[in-house]
Amino acid sequence: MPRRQDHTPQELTELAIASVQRHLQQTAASQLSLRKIARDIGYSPGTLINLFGSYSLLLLAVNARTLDDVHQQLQQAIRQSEQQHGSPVQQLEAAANRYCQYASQHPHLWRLLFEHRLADDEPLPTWQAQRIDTLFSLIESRLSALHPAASADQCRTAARVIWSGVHGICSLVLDNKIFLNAGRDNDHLIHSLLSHYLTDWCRT
Amino acid sequence: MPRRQDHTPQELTELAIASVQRHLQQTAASQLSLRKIARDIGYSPGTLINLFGSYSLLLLAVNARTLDDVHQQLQQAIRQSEQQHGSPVQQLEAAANRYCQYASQHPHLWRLLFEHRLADDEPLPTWQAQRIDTLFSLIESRLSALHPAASADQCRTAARVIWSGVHGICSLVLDNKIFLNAGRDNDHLIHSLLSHYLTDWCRT
DNA sequence: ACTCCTTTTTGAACGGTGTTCAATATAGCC
DNA sequence: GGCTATATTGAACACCGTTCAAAAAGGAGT
Repeated sequence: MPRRQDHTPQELTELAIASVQRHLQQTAASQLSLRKIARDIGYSPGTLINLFGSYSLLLLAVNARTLDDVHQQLQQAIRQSEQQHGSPVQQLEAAANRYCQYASQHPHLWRLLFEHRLADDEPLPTWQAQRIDTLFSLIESRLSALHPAASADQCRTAARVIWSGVHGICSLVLDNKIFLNAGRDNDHLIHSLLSHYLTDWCRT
Repeated sequence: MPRRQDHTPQELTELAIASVQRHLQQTAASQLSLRKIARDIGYSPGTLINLFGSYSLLLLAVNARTLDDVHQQLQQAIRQSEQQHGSPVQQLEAAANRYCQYASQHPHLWRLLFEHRLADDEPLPTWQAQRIDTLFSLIESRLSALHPAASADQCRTAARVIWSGVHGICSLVLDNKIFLNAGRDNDHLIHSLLSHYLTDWCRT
């Protein structure tokens, strides 16, 4: 029960988050528990609780990391497509494909991002909302480049429509609730969504 | 511990499912438990377990009902639009709006439908897969009516793209992860998705 | 009517969960 | 070197899903 200084609070935070991420590479979040994490990093459950506040807040911290990772992935995909002189549509498609790739490579992390909820009031902390907004503006900027005549509000709407669609495709394919029994469903569906939607959207 | 014949197994099944549905009108599934349901209907947890097999299978039975309800809602929305001489696009939009309406009126039931998973192997019983397929064919039929030249495979793909999009919009709006701070987000986004996508899709 | 068997139902037990909190042993300060 | 503040903990609490032996009632056969 003594004060140990094996790790600073920050190190401990990293340790815990890393442990969750490690577990979620192989097992679903429903199999995870605060006690297992504590056992894994060699501390007691209580220590994690007064570091994060609750198990739920620990998971929220993991989600923040995941969102950062996703943002970085999208940014990278867009930049790569840019360097290969891809059109804005191609850049968007690259981002969308990367998003689905991340989801299928880290299904448990990705699901935690959307299935984890705080209390019933669900006020979603502002720093997390900020992250989501930044992610959307990545898409909006490509839409604006694609169709300069579109207003900022039109881009906002289109970005949300498109990304909801991409997200929906990832969700349903990942859960096997779509049944196309063709390989590489993701890319095919995403291409259809983006090309048809954007072709007509540009006529506005 | 005697054999009671207060209810037949079927009645008991209905009782349990109704209890879950009642709870999910107000509380999230995470707040629910087998013991609470048992207490609610006046039986022991064990009785429910050897009726359904496990808590998870009880929830699956609830999901089957939810899928049936959703199917019925969509069918009704399409029929209503038909009777008002709505175009296939309008029928699809009516179905999509009804879908989102159901989701926002029964958020906990709806989330359970997508967040509940069986064991890790996830083989999703065939009778449940059948239900999903029937639901998709509702959409495919409208697409075929809209664009008779399209092949069955093109309709299959389009139906899945569209419905993934609708589903994604519902998910993100429901979780407040989309931030459009305009009222009635759902309908606006859905209209954008359907009109832009379908306009170009018909040119195929 | 009385047995005997089958079947339904249960309470208790097991190992797990997140969370609380008094007790505690150390690190840092005077 | 002693004092205090604090990080850390183990034990306790109230839950959870699941298992299973025990028990009681229904039905069948005589």
